[in-house]
Amino acid sequence: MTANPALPAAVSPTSTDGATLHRPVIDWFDAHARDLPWRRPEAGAWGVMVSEFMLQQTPVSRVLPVYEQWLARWPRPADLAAEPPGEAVRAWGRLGYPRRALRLHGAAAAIRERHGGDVPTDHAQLLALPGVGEYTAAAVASFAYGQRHAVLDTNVRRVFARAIAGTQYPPNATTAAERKLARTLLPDDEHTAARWAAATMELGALVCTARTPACVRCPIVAHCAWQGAGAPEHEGPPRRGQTYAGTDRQVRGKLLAVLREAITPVAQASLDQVWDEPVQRARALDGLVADGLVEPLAGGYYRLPLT
DNA sequence: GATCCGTGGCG
DNA sequence: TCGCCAAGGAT
Repeated sequence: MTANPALPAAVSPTSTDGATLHRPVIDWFDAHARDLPWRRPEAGAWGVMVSEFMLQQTPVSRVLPVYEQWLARWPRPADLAAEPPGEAVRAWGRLGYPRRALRLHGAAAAIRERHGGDVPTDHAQLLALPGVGEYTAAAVASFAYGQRHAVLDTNVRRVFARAIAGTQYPPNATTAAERKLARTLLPDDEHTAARWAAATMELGALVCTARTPACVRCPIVAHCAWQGAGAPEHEGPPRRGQTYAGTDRQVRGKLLAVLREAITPVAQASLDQVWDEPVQRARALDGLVADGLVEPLAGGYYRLPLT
Protein backbone atom coordinates (compact mmCIF):
# COMPACT_ATOMS: atom_id res chain seq x y z
CA MET A 1 0.00 0.00 0.00
CA THR A 2 1.46 3.35 -0.98
CA ALA A 3 1.14 6.46 1.12
CA ASN A 4 -1.84 8.60 0.28
CA PRO A 5 -0.72 12.23 0.09
CA ALA A 6 -4.31 13.31 0.61
CA LEU A 7 -4.32 11.83 4.08
CA PRO A 8 -1.10 13.03 5.73
CA ALA A 9 -1.74 13.11 9.45
CA ALA A 10 -4.61 10.68 9.40
CA VAL A 11 -2.57 7.55 8.91
CA SER A 12 0.67 8.70 10.46
CA PRO A 13 1.99 6.89 13.53
CA THR A 14 1.59 10.10 15.50
CA SER A 15 -2.19 9.88 15.37
CA THR A 16 -2.98 6.53 16.89
CA ASP A 17 -2.54 2.80 16.53
CA GLY A 18 -4.91 -0.09 17.00
CA ALA A 19 -3.96 -0.86 20.57
CA THR A 20 -4.95 2.66 21.60
CA LEU A 21 -8.47 2.06 20.35
CA HIS A 22 -9.15 -1.46 21.60
CA ARG A 23 -9.82 -0.67 25.25
CA PRO A 24 -12.17 2.31 24.88
CA VAL A 25 -14.18 0.67 22.09
CA ILE A 26 -14.57 -2.66 23.87
CA ASP A 27 -15.37 -0.96 27.19
CA TRP A 28 -18.00 1.11 25.42
CA PHE A 29 -19.44 -2.06 23.89
CA ASP A 30 -19.63 -3.76 27.29
CA ALA A 31 -21.63 -0.82 28.59
CA HIS A 32 -23.88 -0.08 25.61
CA ALA A 33 -24.30 -3.18 23.45
CA ARG A 34 -27.89 -3.97 22.52
CA ASP A 35 -29.36 -7.17 23.89
CA LEU A 36 -30.08 -8.80 20.53
CA PRO A 37 -31.36 -12.39 20.45
CA TRP A 38 -28.59 -13.64 18.17
CA ARG A 39 -26.02 -12.40 20.69
CA ARG A 40 -27.36 -14.56 23.47
CA PRO A 41 -25.53 -17.84 24.13
CA GLU A 42 -28.61 -19.92 23.37
CA ALA A 43 -28.69 -18.59 19.81
CA GLY A 44 -25.87 -20.90 18.80
CA ALA A 45 -24.05 -20.85 15.49
CA TRP A 46 -27.24 -21.48 13.52
CA GLY A 47 -28.93 -18.51 15.15
CA VAL A 48 -25.93 -16.35 14.33
CA MET A 49 -25.96 -17.55 10.73
CA VAL A 50 -29.68 -16.93 10.30
CA SER A 51 -29.31 -13.44 11.71
CA GLU A 52 -26.42 -12.65 9.39
CA PHE A 53 -28.41 -13.67 6.32
CA MET A 54 -31.39 -11.60 7.42
CA LEU A 55 -29.28 -8.58 8.32
CA GLN A 56 -27.68 -8.36 4.88
CA GLN A 57 -29.01 -4.95 3.82
CA THR A 58 -31.97 -5.09 6.20
CA PRO A 59 -32.33 -3.10 9.46
CA VAL A 60 -32.34 -4.84 12.85
CA SER A 61 -35.84 -3.66 13.74
CA ARG A 62 -37.37 -5.45 10.77
CA VAL A 63 -35.31 -8.60 11.25
CA LEU A 64 -36.23 -9.19 14.90
CA PRO A 65 -39.77 -10.62 14.55
CA VAL A 66 -38.93 -12.75 11.51
CA TYR A 67 -35.82 -14.09 13.21
CA GLU A 68 -37.80 -15.23 16.26
CA GLN A 69 -40.40 -17.04 14.16
CA TRP A 70 -37.73 -18.58 11.95
CA LEU A 71 -35.71 -20.05 14.84
CA ALA A 72 -38.84 -21.30 16.57
CA ARG A 73 -39.90 -23.13 13.42
CA TRP A 74 -36.48 -24.30 12.28
CA PRO A 75 -34.22 -24.55 15.35
CA ARG A 76 -31.57 -26.51 13.48
CA PRO A 77 -30.26 -26.39 9.89
CA ALA A 78 -31.67 -29.85 9.17
CA ASP A 79 -35.15 -28.64 10.13
CA LEU A 80 -35.05 -26.00 7.43
CA ALA A 81 -33.41 -28.30 4.91
CA ALA A 82 -36.29 -30.76 5.33
CA GLU A 83 -38.79 -28.22 4.00
CA PRO A 84 -39.36 -27.05 0.43
CA PRO A 85 -37.39 -23.92 -0.50
CA GLY A 86 -40.67 -22.12 -1.12
CA GLU A 87 -41.46 -22.35 2.58
CA ALA A 88 -38.28 -20.43 3.33
CA VAL A 89 -39.29 -17.79 0.79
CA ARG A 90 -42.74 -17.56 2.37
CA ALA A 91 -41.40 -17.27 5.91
CA TRP A 92 -38.97 -14.60 4.74
CA GLY A 93 -41.96 -12.30 4.47
CA ARG A 94 -41.17 -8.73 3.49
CA LEU A 95 -37.53 -8.64 4.57
CA GLY A 96 -36.54 -7.98 0.98
CA TYR A 97 -34.02 -9.62 -1.34
CA PRO A 98 -35.81 -12.99 -1.14
CA ARG A 99 -32.96 -14.75 -2.90
CA ARG A 100 -31.36 -14.65 0.54
CA ALA A 101 -34.10 -16.99 1.77
CA LEU A 102 -33.34 -19.39 -1.04
CA ARG A 103 -29.63 -19.26 -0.29
CA LEU A 104 -30.20 -19.77 3.42
CA HIS A 105 -32.24 -22.84 2.58
CA GLY A 106 -29.43 -23.99 0.32
CA ALA A 107 -26.89 -23.37 3.04
CA ALA A 108 -28.95 -25.44 5.47
CA ALA A 109 -29.06 -28.29 2.96
CA ALA A 110 -25.31 -28.09 2.42
CA ILE A 111 -24.72 -28.08 6.18
CA ARG A 112 -26.81 -31.21 6.48
CA GLU A 113 -25.06 -32.95 3.61
CA ARG A 114 -21.49 -31.86 4.12
CA HIS A 115 -21.19 -31.09 7.82
CA GLY A 116 -23.46 -33.51 9.61
CA GLY A 117 -26.03 -30.84 10.38
CA ASP A 118 -23.66 -28.54 12.29
CA VAL A 119 -22.66 -25.09 11.11
CA PRO A 120 -19.00 -25.47 10.15
CA THR A 121 -16.38 -23.68 12.22
CA ASP A 122 -13.85 -23.31 9.43
CA HIS A 123 -13.83 -20.02 7.55
CA ALA A 124 -13.21 -21.65 4.17
CA GLN A 125 -16.04 -24.12 4.70
CA LEU A 126 -18.35 -21.30 5.68
CA LEU A 127 -17.35 -19.34 2.61
CA ALA A 128 -18.25 -22.30 0.41
CA LEU A 129 -21.89 -22.19 1.52
CA PRO A 130 -24.43 -20.48 -0.74
CA GLY A 131 -25.12 -16.91 0.28
CA VAL A 132 -22.03 -16.73 2.50
CA GLY A 133 -19.48 -14.19 1.31
CA GLU A 134 -16.39 -12.70 2.84
CA TYR A 135 -18.28 -10.72 5.45
CA THR A 136 -20.73 -13.42 6.57
CA ALA A 137 -18.04 -16.10 6.81
CA ALA A 138 -15.94 -13.88 9.06
CA ALA A 139 -18.96 -12.80 11.09
CA VAL A 140 -20.14 -16.35 11.83
CA ALA A 141 -16.63 -17.55 12.63
CA SER A 142 -16.07 -14.59 14.93
CA PHE A 143 -19.46 -14.15 16.61
CA ALA A 144 -20.45 -17.80 16.86
CA TYR A 145 -17.08 -19.40 17.44
CA GLY A 146 -14.98 -16.58 18.89
CA GLN A 147 -12.35 -16.79 16.18
CA ARG A 148 -10.01 -14.02 15.09
CA HIS A 149 -11.15 -12.57 11.77
CA ALA A 150 -11.37 -9.12 10.26
CA VAL A 151 -15.11 -8.48 10.07
CA LEU A 152 -15.55 -5.71 7.55
CA ASP A 153 -19.13 -4.62 7.09
CA THR A 154 -20.53 -1.22 6.21
CA ASN A 155 -20.47 -0.11 9.86
CA VAL A 156 -16.87 -1.06 10.47
CA ARG A 157 -15.79 0.44 7.16
CA ARG A 158 -17.38 3.75 8.13
CA VAL A 159 -15.78 3.73 11.60
CA PHE A 160 -12.36 3.08 10.12
CA ALA A 161 -12.86 5.63 7.36
CA ARG A 162 -13.52 8.32 9.94
CA ALA A 163 -11.30 7.29 12.83
CA ILE A 164 -8.26 6.28 10.79
CA ALA A 165 -8.48 7.65 7.25
CA GLY A 166 -10.15 10.90 8.24
CA THR A 167 -12.87 10.78 5.61
CA GLN A 168 -16.62 11.04 6.12
CA TYR A 169 -17.36 7.86 4.18
CA PRO A 170 -15.46 4.79 3.01
CA PRO A 171 -14.98 4.07 -0.70
CA ASN A 172 -17.97 2.71 -2.63
CA ALA A 173 -16.41 -0.74 -2.90
CA THR A 174 -14.22 -2.41 -0.30
CA THR A 175 -10.56 -1.94 -1.16
CA ALA A 176 -7.46 -3.98 -0.47
CA ALA A 177 -6.24 -1.13 1.70
CA GLU A 178 -9.31 -1.40 3.89
CA ARG A 179 -8.82 -5.15 4.31
CA LYS A 180 -5.21 -4.65 5.24
CA LEU A 181 -6.10 -1.94 7.72
CA ALA A 182 -8.76 -4.11 9.31
CA ARG A 183 -6.26 -6.94 9.72
CA THR A 184 -3.69 -4.57 11.17
CA LEU A 185 -6.11 -3.21 13.74
CA LEU A 186 -7.28 -6.66 14.84
CA PRO A 187 -6.19 -7.49 18.40
CA ASP A 188 -3.75 -10.39 18.65
CA ASP A 189 -5.72 -12.30 21.24
CA GLU A 190 -8.51 -14.37 19.72
CA HIS A 191 -11.16 -13.56 22.31
CA THR A 192 -10.34 -9.87 22.25
CA ALA A 193 -10.42 -9.86 18.46
CA ALA A 194 -13.94 -11.26 18.47
CA ARG A 195 -15.05 -8.62 20.97
CA TRP A 196 -13.41 -5.94 18.86
CA ALA A 197 -15.26 -7.09 15.76
CA ALA A 198 -18.63 -6.92 17.47
CA ALA A 199 -17.76 -3.66 19.20
CA THR A 200 -16.68 -1.78 16.08
CA MET A 201 -19.83 -2.90 14.28
CA GLU A 202 -22.00 -1.76 17.16
CA LEU A 203 -20.17 1.55 17.34
CA GLY A 204 -20.92 2.17 13.68
CA ALA A 205 -24.54 1.16 14.11
CA LEU A 206 -25.29 3.24 17.21
CA VAL A 207 -22.85 6.17 17.31
CA CYS A 208 -20.75 6.53 14.17
CA THR A 209 -23.83 6.48 11.96
CA ALA A 210 -23.94 7.42 8.31
CA ARG A 211 -26.11 10.50 8.47
CA THR A 212 -25.75 12.26 11.83
CA PRO A 213 -22.99 10.65 13.90
CA ALA A 214 -23.29 11.16 17.65
CA CYS A 215 -19.67 12.10 18.17
CA VAL A 216 -20.37 13.41 21.68
CA ARG A 217 -21.07 9.83 22.69
CA CYS A 218 -18.09 8.34 20.85
CA PRO A 219 -15.49 6.62 23.02
CA ILE A 220 -12.70 7.38 20.56
CA VAL A 221 -13.60 10.87 19.42
CA ALA A 222 -10.31 12.12 20.85
CA HIS A 223 -8.48 9.79 18.44
CA CYS A 224 -10.74 10.35 15.44
CA ALA A 225 -8.90 11.58 12.36
CA TRP A 226 -12.07 12.86 10.75
CA GLN A 227 -13.02 14.91 13.80
CA GLY A 228 -9.45 16.08 14.11
CA ALA A 229 -9.66 17.38 10.55
CA GLY A 230 -12.80 19.33 11.31
CA ALA A 231 -15.28 16.75 10.02
CA PRO A 232 -14.86 17.63 6.32
CA GLU A 233 -17.78 16.87 4.01
CA HIS A 234 -17.53 14.06 1.49
CA GLU A 235 -15.97 15.15 -1.78
CA GLY A 236 -16.13 13.68 -5.22
CA PRO A 237 -18.85 11.81 -7.08
CA PRO A 238 -22.07 11.09 -5.16
CA ARG A 239 -22.44 7.62 -3.79
CA ARG A 240 -24.72 5.69 -6.07
CA GLY A 241 -28.32 6.15 -5.16
CA GLN A 242 -30.53 3.18 -5.83
CA THR A 243 -33.74 4.01 -7.63
CA TYR A 244 -36.59 1.65 -7.08
CA ALA A 245 -39.90 2.95 -8.42
CA GLY A 246 -40.66 1.48 -11.80
CA THR A 247 -37.82 -1.03 -11.79
CA ASP A 248 -37.97 -4.76 -12.36
CA ARG A 249 -37.23 -5.16 -8.68
CA GLN A 250 -40.45 -3.46 -7.76
CA VAL A 251 -42.41 -5.66 -10.14
CA ARG A 252 -40.70 -8.80 -8.85
CA GLY A 253 -41.60 -7.75 -5.34
CA LYS A 254 -45.26 -7.33 -6.22
CA LEU A 255 -45.41 -10.67 -8.02
CA LEU A 256 -43.74 -12.54 -5.20
CA ALA A 257 -45.98 -10.88 -2.60
CA VAL A 258 -48.99 -12.44 -4.32
CA LEU A 259 -47.36 -15.87 -4.39
CA ARG A 260 -46.28 -15.69 -0.75
CA GLU A 261 -49.84 -15.11 0.37
CA ALA A 262 -51.30 -17.86 -1.79
CA ILE A 263 -51.71 -21.40 -0.47
CA THR A 264 -52.72 -22.83 -3.81
CA PRO A 265 -51.16 -22.21 -7.24
CA VAL A 266 -51.84 -18.76 -8.69
CA ALA A 267 -53.24 -18.22 -12.18
CA GLN A 268 -51.39 -16.03 -14.66
CA ALA A 269 -54.39 -13.68 -14.73
CA SER A 270 -53.97 -12.93 -11.02
CA LEU A 271 -50.31 -12.07 -11.45
CA ASP A 272 -51.15 -9.86 -14.41
CA GLN A 273 -53.03 -7.53 -12.10
CA VAL A 274 -49.99 -6.39 -10.13
CA TRP A 275 -48.40 -4.46 -13.03
CA ASP A 276 -49.82 -2.87 -16.16
CA GLU A 277 -46.89 -2.97 -18.54
CA PRO A 278 -46.89 -6.51 -20.02
CA VAL A 279 -43.32 -6.67 -21.29
CA GLN A 280 -41.76 -5.68 -18.01
CA ARG A 281 -44.20 -7.86 -16.13
CA ALA A 282 -43.24 -10.92 -18.16
CA ARG A 283 -39.56 -10.15 -17.81
CA ALA A 284 -39.90 -9.90 -14.05
CA LEU A 285 -41.78 -13.17 -13.79
CA ASP A 286 -39.24 -14.91 -16.03
CA GLY A 287 -36.51 -13.60 -13.80
CA LEU A 288 -38.17 -14.99 -10.70
CA VAL A 289 -38.47 -18.38 -12.36
CA ALA A 290 -34.87 -18.26 -13.52
CA ASP A 291 -33.77 -17.44 -9.98
CA GLY A 292 -35.68 -20.41 -8.60
CA LEU A 293 -37.99 -18.20 -6.56
CA VAL A 294 -41.06 -19.19 -8.55
CA GLU A 295 -42.07 -22.53 -10.02
CA PRO A 296 -44.12 -22.54 -13.24
CA LEU A 297 -46.84 -25.17 -13.57
CA ALA A 298 -48.87 -26.40 -16.48
CA GLY A 299 -51.77 -24.27 -17.67
CA GLY A 300 -50.24 -20.94 -16.73
CA TYR A 301 -50.14 -21.45 -12.99
CA TYR A 302 -47.36 -20.49 -10.61
CA ARG A 303 -46.33 -21.17 -7.02
CA LEU A 304 -43.40 -20.91 -4.65
CA PRO A 305 -40.89 -23.70 -5.39
CA LEU A 306 -41.36 -27.17 -3.91
CA THR A 307 -37.93 -28.24 -5.04
C1' DG B 1 -15.59 -3.35 -10.99
C1' DA B 2 -20.34 -2.31 -12.25
C1' DT B 3 -24.96 -4.02 -11.80
C1' DC B 4 -28.63 -6.38 -10.12
C1' DC B 5 -31.36 -7.88 -6.36
C1' DG B 6 -36.62 -5.69 -1.97
C1' DT B 7 -38.52 -3.09 1.42
C1' DG B 8 -39.67 0.48 4.52
C1' DG B 9 -38.49 4.19 7.79
C1' DC B 10 -36.68 8.57 8.45
C1' DG B 11 -34.87 13.56 8.21
C1' DT C 1 -41.78 14.98 -0.46
C1' DC C 2 -38.16 12.01 -1.61
C1' DG C 3 -33.43 10.73 -1.58
C1' DC C 4 -30.68 8.21 1.60
C1' DC C 5 -29.74 4.30 4.04
C1' DA C 6 -29.94 -0.58 6.30
C1' DA C 7 -24.72 -6.56 9.68
C1' DG C 8 -23.89 -8.21 1.27
C1' DG C 9 -23.61 -11.69 -2.34
C1' DA C 10 -23.46 -13.31 -7.02
C1' DT C 11 -22.44 -12.56 -11.65
